[in-house]
Amino acid sequence: MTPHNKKIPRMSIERLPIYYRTLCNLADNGYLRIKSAQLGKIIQIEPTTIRRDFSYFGDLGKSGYGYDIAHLIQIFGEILEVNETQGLALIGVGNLGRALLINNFRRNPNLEIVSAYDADPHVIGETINEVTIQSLNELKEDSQTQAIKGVISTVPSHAFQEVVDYLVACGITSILSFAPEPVHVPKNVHVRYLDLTSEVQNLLLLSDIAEV
Amino acid sequence: MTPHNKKIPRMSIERLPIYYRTLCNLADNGYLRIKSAQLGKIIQIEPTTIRRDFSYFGDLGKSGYGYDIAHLIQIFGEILEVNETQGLALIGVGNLGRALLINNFRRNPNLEIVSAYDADPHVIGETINEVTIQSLNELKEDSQTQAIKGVISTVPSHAFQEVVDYLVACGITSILSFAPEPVHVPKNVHVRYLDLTSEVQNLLLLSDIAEV
DNA sequence: CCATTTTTGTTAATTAAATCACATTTATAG
DNA sequence: CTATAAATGTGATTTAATTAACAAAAATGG
Repeated sequence: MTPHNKKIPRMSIERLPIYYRTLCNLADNGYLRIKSAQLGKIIQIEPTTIRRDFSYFGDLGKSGYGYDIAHLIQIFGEILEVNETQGLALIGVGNLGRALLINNFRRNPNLEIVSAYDADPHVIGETINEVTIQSLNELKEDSQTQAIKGVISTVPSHAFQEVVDYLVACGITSILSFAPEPVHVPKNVHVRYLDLTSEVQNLLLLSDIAEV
Repeated sequence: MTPHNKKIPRMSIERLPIYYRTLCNLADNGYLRIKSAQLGKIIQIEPTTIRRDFSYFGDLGKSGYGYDIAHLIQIFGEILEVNETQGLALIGVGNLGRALLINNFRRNPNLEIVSAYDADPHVIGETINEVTIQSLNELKEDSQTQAIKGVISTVPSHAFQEVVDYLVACGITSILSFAPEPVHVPKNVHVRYLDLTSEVQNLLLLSDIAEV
């Protein structure tokens, strides 16, 4: 009955944002409770996987009843730290960076791009969505005066390692890169890659191969 | 020595685009051969994983020698169908859609957004990067006259299921969605989700949890 | 208050992926 | 041509994730 003390599997953690978002939607629509079977239908995850995932975070459900949505939101929200704004820096304000900045996680009140940087003097000084684009070397100081929890980079591959080295020197430990080439970082620094081209190629590939 | 006839693991297929891109880079820089250990260093994948992955596609290497880069490119390129242009349709030309269209996979000559659609009358008729934005109901006809291998959707969650139903009716079988809510589709249709918010949340989350 | 139904949480079983370990093959140097 | 070194390809093992199966717990309905 006590919460697990086993290591929480990576995949269970990866699913937390989906759970959280879906539960918030349900709450917004007036739902108060949910059972794993219903939730599974909605997000297309096996109920058993959901129950196991939830169990890592405590004894959250009641037999014959299900889960209290508000309670789950409370617990998962704490883990995701939705109550403190997570400041993000954007590096590279080209087309994609611009789109990200204009959008700025509007749907997610706790994620916010608080500063943006680019190498191109033409865009430095421009203000988008209340954020003024700066030269990258301002980041060091910025990261001391304001909390920057992570960096989103649209910097192209050839310049990325250099930028990352600088980020590491600034004390940044979380980086999301839209450039696919892997970079070398110390063990305490986490880089996540989001490779649009591979995603599309895999989409087409898996469709092709699926019929075999 | 004959190529495997076992089912190729999903993860091995997912890595093909990375292999392909990296090998092309190496070839561009004049390299002719590579061993799994070197390649592993570059893309940060265990050599053993690379060798096993490669083995699914034939007997591609030579003991004591390594792999012939041109040969690998040839084989993987065929699987990825890099020689035929893969036409894509973009649905939803907001900020993100616009960025994707402006970029249009310039680095990847075989991926190309060939048509774009939106519901907003203000953007219909506008031309970006030689693609004129149309009303979504034009897609049915377009998909008959030109090959559309897949769809990229930036349509928001609340409208997405409806759009997907229409796409399915048009015969589309591959969809990449930037909206996270899962939709229901027939088994032969593949939807891949790319959830930016979850990616960022997981980035921060995994950093937080890693120290434990 | 008891019997029945529902639904959880978890042990056990399964499936899938990654890695180890090494026999085999090929290249290379003498 | 032979011996040595290098590197592959793959059975065997390990690790991780998912799913099945079910006992225990709580709710519901008479």
